[in-house]
Amino acid sequence: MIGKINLAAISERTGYSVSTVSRVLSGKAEKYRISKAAVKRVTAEAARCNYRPNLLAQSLRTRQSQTVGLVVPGIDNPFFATLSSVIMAQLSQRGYHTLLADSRESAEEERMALQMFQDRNVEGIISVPVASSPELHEDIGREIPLVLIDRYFEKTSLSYVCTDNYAGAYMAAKYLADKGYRRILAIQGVPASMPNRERVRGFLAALEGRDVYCSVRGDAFSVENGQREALAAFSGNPSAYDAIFAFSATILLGAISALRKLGLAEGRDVGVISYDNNGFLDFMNPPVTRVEQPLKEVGEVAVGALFNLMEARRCGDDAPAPVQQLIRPTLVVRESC
Amino acid sequence: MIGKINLAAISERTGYSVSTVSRVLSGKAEKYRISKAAVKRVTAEAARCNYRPNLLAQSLRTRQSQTVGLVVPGIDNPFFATLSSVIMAQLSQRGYHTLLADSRESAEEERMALQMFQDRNVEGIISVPVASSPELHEDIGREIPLVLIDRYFEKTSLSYVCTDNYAGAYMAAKYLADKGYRRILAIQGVPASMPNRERVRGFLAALEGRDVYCSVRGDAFSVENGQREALAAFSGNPSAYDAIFAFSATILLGAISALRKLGLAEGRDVGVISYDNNGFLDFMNPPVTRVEQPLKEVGEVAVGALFNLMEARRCGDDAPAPVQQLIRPTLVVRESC
DNA sequence: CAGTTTTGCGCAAACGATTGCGCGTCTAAT
DNA sequence: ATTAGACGCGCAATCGTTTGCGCAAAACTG
Repeated sequence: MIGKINLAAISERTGYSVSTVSRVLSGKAEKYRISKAAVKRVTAEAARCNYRPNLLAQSLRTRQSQTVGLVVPGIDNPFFATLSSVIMAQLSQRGYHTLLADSRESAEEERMALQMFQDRNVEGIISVPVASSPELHEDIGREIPLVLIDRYFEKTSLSYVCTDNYAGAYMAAKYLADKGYRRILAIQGVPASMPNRERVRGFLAALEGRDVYCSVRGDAFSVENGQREALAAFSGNPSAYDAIFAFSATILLGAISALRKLGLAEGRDVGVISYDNNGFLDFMNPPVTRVEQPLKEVGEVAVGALFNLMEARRCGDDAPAPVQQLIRPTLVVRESC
Repeated sequence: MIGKINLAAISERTGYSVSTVSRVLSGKAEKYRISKAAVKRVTAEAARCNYRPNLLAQSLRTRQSQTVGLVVPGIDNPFFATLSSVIMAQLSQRGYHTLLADSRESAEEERMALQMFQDRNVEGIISVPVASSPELHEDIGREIPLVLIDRYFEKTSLSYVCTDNYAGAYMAAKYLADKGYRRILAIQGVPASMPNRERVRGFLAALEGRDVYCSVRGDAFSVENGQREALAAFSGNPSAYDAIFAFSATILLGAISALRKLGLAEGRDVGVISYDNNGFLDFMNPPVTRVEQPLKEVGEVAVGALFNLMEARRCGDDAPAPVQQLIRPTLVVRESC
């Protein structure tokens, strides 16, 4: 602290003014016509005492913090962990740092995180929104470039990059039906959430007009929910359904544990298919057929979009049209149905 | 930006000076004997226009950033994701924000992250160290409170909170031997890393003097490594070993896939036991017996220790003795051996 | 040689907050 | 009535950078 070297220190040691030192060290020597001699002397001294600028002061002055804020609903969820990892890697590659916040699925915590981002002059924000209405995000988006990922709002002017949940669920349901399954139970997650609603739509649409009995139950992306619903569905009648479509890997695990408890074997007695990317699914017995979301692509497209917004902002251009993109997931066929 | 309200704005609107406004809004009204009237007028105006202080300016001036830096070797690894989650929750609860960096197991990236933390005046740092020597961490630890987690350096003055990898591996090996397994293959991770070395020590110590043939192979905490080593071990002779001890869940998965490829059933033909907390292990068939690390406790103790250091620093006390704690993991018995 | 341009650099004002010190006014004590 | 203390508040410096403007000396022009 006390001995921390700053521009003033270098200024003293070299005899040049703080201004000159600053200009040299921030690479503006040409622009301000600083002599070769000065440049040399200053850079030498800076290197000698290992000068590093105070980023807070720099940000305060320039209003550029080299930081973007990222808020997710649960970093301990492997899905968001992977997504965060991809995004942070992209940001880091572009010289940006990450302020990470975990909203824990709470709109209130999300609000606090977003405001904190504002108060720290982040240059951009990437958010997996939790709030049920877009107002806060839109307000902040007017001030700071902001891109939604994984979840989005309908009819919003905000940019978003999500996976096409309708298409994903459609693919899964169609696959089951084509395979000959005729009584399908879909166990869903949080009903109000956009991805979930889209999955329900896709699921139903795929089975529309086909001779398949189907049902959608459940209310959370959790193991417990999967377990509860599977238990409820099969305990009275072991052949109530011939297949389960789990809307997340956690739900799947719950369902499988329920099946086993009832003496039913997943894959053999009841076909199962799942959503999510978890590599563990390959090592289940049998390996689980699933809809995988292209997380890497989502992250990359989102960061790309964000930087476009930031670029425009820096140049004073008015914001480009929002990027609103749904990326198709892929069906990974294994042996569970 | 342009319309952002600051102390000056409130000062104008209320007629009080910036100083007074600042004192009122930062709760120092009493200390500076500001009149009730002024307090009321200022707080009202601040509330009316939703004033929020610029955290950069605040940090610059006070040298308190309400931020701690967290660096992990891979946020996409569920182990570190969970650990990060616990830590961030603890920090958030204490009113602190998190600057997260991912070193991707690279000492160079780790160095950059740590320096960046310094340059942003973080008040504390929690690090899962990647570097092979402690110098950098120790240098920074002299300036900023710093606690290591999960990995530590030998003979360091730094605080650390890790799990007792020796004890964990000892428990696992003893359990296998007690169960009657006599030819045990341990598939390790990165040999040089401290947790790995401790696990090897514990593993060997537990089998010392017992009539058990054992071997340690492998060199990475990856699926591929597990697969490669298991394949190499069993392909010549299907009964070369009767049990596998995987040093991580990823290694386990690789090993299992190799076994299956060779027509061997994990649990029945070859006992398996693993390290790691992944809940998926419960849903394998059979569920996998494993050594679980008390991540929650590690995170909590680490944050506690960090805040003690920070507290001392604030009060100008000299640093308290380093907390150097190894927390015992627990053996979670399932059916795979 | 006077006048213009270029060169090289420093002054000082920002960015938005915090805080030591001191100044005026009002009350109370002598 | 005078003085001391309490009271309420503002001035201005500070944290470490950046940057518009301008000034002096050197170089060039005619």
